[in-house]
Amino acid sequence: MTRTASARLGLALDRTSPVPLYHQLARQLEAAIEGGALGPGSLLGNEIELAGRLGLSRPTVRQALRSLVDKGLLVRRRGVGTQVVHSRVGRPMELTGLYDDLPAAGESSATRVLGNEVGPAPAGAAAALGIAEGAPVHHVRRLRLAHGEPVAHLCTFVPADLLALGTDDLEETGLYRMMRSAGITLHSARQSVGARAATAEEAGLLGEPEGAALLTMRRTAYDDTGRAVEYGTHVYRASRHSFELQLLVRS
Amino acid sequence: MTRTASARLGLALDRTSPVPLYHQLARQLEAAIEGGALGPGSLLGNEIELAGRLGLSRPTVRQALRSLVDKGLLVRRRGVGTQVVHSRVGRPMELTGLYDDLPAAGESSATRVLGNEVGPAPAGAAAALGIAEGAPVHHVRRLRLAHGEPVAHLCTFVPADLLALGTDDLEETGLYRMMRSAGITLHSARQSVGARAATAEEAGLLGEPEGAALLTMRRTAYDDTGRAVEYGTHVYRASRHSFELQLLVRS
DNA sequence: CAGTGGTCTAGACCACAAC
DNA sequence: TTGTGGTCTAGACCACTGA
Repeated sequence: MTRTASARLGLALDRTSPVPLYHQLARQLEAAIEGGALGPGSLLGNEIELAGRLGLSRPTVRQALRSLVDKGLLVRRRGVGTQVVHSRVGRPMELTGLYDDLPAAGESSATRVLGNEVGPAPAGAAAALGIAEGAPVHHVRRLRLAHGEPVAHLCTFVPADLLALGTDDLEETGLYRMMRSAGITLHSARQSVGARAATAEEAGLLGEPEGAALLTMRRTAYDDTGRAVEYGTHVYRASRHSFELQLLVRS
Repeated sequence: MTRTASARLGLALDRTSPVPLYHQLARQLEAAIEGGALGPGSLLGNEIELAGRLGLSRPTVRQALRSLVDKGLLVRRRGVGTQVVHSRVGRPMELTGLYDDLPAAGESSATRVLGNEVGPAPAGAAAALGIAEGAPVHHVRRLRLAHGEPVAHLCTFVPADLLALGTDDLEETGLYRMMRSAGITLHSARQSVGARAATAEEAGLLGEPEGAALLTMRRTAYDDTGRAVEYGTHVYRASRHSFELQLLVRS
């Protein structure tokens, strides 16, 4: 009888830790999968046995496995078992664009604030944000650089009463981190991705020839109370940037 | 004492039905939200009471609520309760692009097959599909029409041994439905969205001026065993099409 | 047939938010 | 302090898969 792959893993749980048991288990399994200890197609062994071996109840184990299934790392089939997904989709790949405001991992990335003032909301922004036209909003224009070259032009509107937006903070910290610090927890966002030719002004800002193809994105972000907290219209150099996304089919 | 919003709903469960109780409850709550019976911000009443009123256990109710939270319809907060999300994101909005192959809801949509033959896989398609270069693949070229006008040009590769692809079926049924009928269950897809200027050939096919901005998408789709089942490079008229997506922030 | 995940129950204790 | 959701347990029966 061959041992199931997970039996070799030396999973260890810390019941004194404040981090939930199902989350500890999920993270360890995820690390084992990403690290190759659990190769594609590996069978995990049934839930009952896994629970017994770890000293957990079956629902707790199921909660851990479910979170990994939701991430696309595992597949479960009745009568078969739980196995690591076969595809070589190496990385989960972060939600596209939503974190574009954060400084990228490398140090080769930077943000330059071109403009940052409070003024009356134009009609489009007011409609997206669900506020009155002309109500006060921050209007921020930023240029995203990578390796010293411009990559994107971001034009963002934020209701003025939400938080203060210092220009220095915007360049160093990023808008979303500032919102988080201000007690705003992002919940969802709606994006629309399109394309069009560069205007003369955009061409100059981004270092592209006039008429070059640009990727456009409009985004409205909401916090956990459903309030719209950001409306942005962004333009990316198509020659330097594309949006990567991974979709999971909901059963 | 005001009754919670959900108390007015007349939820009814059928224990003889094969559809799970948590799913019945989730669908009824979803319908109530979409239909306006549960307006934005409505409080649902606590889980214990809801379970008691419906004759369910608390975990079952939680399973139903969790699925709606995952869909972005509900928000739960400790010490506060479960409420309908405030935003007016009226519709969940289907996973963008993955179903682009299916005939759209309206009858104003159609697909014309420009080419459909089996041949050796070119390098790019072979790499994406994880098969040997030169292995036999279906190569399908299609034109998507809406309201009688071209919208997109789809170039798709499918391993030849997966299923048969009749040209008539492709025009009437759509590729994904054919796969489903062949016992292939789609699991995930990886997409890359970009932009570029139209070549002369593309311009002619799509009815755009040469050099017009086009949206591009490359997609690799996988089935539930992790096998790559489709690789496609698609081009959309940016003037007629954009990708809409809703993102949920994972806590 | 035996083994798997899918569903469901009836409790328990805890952390956090609001008053 | 009170009420909420968050976590966890220890069982049970069912539906489906594969041999």
